[in-house]
Order: sequence, then structure tokens, then C-alpha cells
Amino acid sequence: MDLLSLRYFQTVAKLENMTRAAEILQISQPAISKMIKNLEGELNVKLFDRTGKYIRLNEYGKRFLVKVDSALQTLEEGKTELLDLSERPTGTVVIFIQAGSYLLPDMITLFRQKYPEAQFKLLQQDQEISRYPAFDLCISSTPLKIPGTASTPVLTEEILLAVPNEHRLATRKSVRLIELAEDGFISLKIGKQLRETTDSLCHAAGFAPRIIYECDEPSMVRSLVRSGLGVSFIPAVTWGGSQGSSVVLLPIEEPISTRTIEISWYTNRYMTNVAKKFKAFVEDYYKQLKEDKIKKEPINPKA
DNA sequence: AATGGATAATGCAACGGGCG
DNA sequence: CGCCCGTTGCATTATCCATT
Repeated sequence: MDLLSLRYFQTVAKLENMTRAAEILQISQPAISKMIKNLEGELNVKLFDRTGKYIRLNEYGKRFLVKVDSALQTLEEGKTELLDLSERPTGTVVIFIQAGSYLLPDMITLFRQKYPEAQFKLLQQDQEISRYPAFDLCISSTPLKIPGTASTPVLTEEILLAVPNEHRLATRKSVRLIELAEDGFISLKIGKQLRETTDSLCHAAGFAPRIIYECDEPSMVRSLVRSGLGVSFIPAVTWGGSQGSSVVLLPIEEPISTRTIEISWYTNRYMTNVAKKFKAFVEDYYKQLKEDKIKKEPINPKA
């Protein structure tokens, strides 16, 4: 008694006609006849009454059909349950976060509204981690120098300059970075990717920035900037739009100042379903972020 | 060797049209 | 109407073949 013969029996029992059952099951009619006979032999009881050229399900057959129906249905349910489970992913995503860290809580919150079973483990750059940490996904703003990884860009954004309202450049439409050579900068700590990016921008402009405040967190940079304590670099999209009424954001004309956020993963490592879903979600999130940003504008209403 | 399938042949019973 | 007989539809049996 195997699944095949049970399925055959089920079809024959419902139609009470072997020929039509064979058509539906896409096998020859004698094959059905043989199957049924084998089944009856195994059960030691006839399942059909044969009267002339017709067959009719008898009492034994009826009883057996009830069981077969429920057994096959249980298996079907099992199948869909597993499918559900794989589409509604569970498990932990390990994320190595090198850039855009302060957006991550929002992303995770949104993602977990859709997939509540998903768990996250975050690795941060400043923690003591090996050179090639084990992660499912990495979010960074400079190309990841880890062998065996692939990546895809999710967002390219302009890096703007934030200056206090009363700053001598506040009414300008745009600035050249070299004009800020003598200004005091509020910046992230060394080691943060944005800091490295902006340092090299300054270097390209021909000066080393004078850092007057060095912060751990973007939020700290932003509040110091709002207080008018210095100038700072602000990524146009990921650090949000306006920095408050006391601050003016200026595009940098030269050098061209952008950064690209990308998401990376190990190519030889199996990506779990939940990681796949999150990756797609992150890509979408940044896309949405940029679209929302474009709708707002202009950058410097005072200019 | 066992299994699952195909084809051809066979046998049975109902159907249906024509004829007495 | 009722009977006869060819036709049709169907299950079964026999044999064979491919796959495992």
C-alpha cells in the first residue's frame, strides 16, 4: 500500500469508473485495474462490487475511502505547512553594520512587522571582531575588502555640507570644499566609514580638516551641528532632510562628494530565506528613502 | 528480481436498430 | 411489441518493456 495506489484508489472510488480515472491520472486503464486488484489483495477484501461492466464502491470501499481521504489530506496540509514556514521565514540574520547604523533599528522594526519570527544579531565595527567576521549581510559605504563576498549598491547619495545660519557661506548656493579649509569640523570618530570618506574628500580638496568635535554617533553630530558649534558633512538621504532651522545645507561643488551604500554577502555561504528576504527589504528601503527625499527638496531654501 | 507502466487480446453486459 | 444480433463500452488477463 503506497501513496500512488492510494491516490489511484481515491480517483477510481470517486468516479466509480476505471477508464475515466485512468484518463484523469494519465495512465493506461489496465494499469489502474491492476493497481486496484493489488490493493484489494493486500487488504484482503474487495473494495468494489463488479456487476457486469460497471464497478461500484462497496461498504468496505466506502470505509476505506474515508481513511484514504483524510490521510492524503493530512499529507497535503503538511506540504502547505512547510511551504508557509519557508515563506514566512524564521531564524536569525547576522548583520555586520559598517554604515548607516542609525537607520537599522527602523528597518528592523518595519521588517519585523511583516515577519515577526525574524531575529537579528548585529555586529558593529568598533567591537572586537575578527578581520573576516561571520555574517549573513553587511551594510557598508565603501567596498568591502573581505574575500569571497559579493555586493550590490543600494543607494548613492550626495554628501552635503551643514553650516550654521550665520556662517559666511550660509547664503551660497554651493561651495567648494577648499573654502572650508580653515573651519572647525564636527565629525564622527576615526574608524567610522563616513569619517574616512569625508577625510579623503578633504584630502582631495587639498587640506586636512580641523576637527573640533569628534562623536561616536550620527545623532551627536547632528545635535552639535544644530547648536551651531561648527560645520559638518551630512549625507543627504540617510541622515534625513532638514537639520533644523539654525542650519543650512550646501551642496559641494568640488570635489564631487557622494557616497554609495552597499549590501554584501558571502557568495559561498548558503543564504537563509530570512536573510534573502531582509536583503530585498533593505534594497527596497533605501530606494524608498531616496524617492521620498527627492520629493522634498530644495536643499537650501535661503539661497 | 521487483516494480510500474504499456499494448493487445479477451470476455462480459448493456445498448440499439431492424425485422417478424 | 419483442426478439435477435451487431456494436459499444468497460474491466480483466496476458505479455512485454524499462527502470531501479
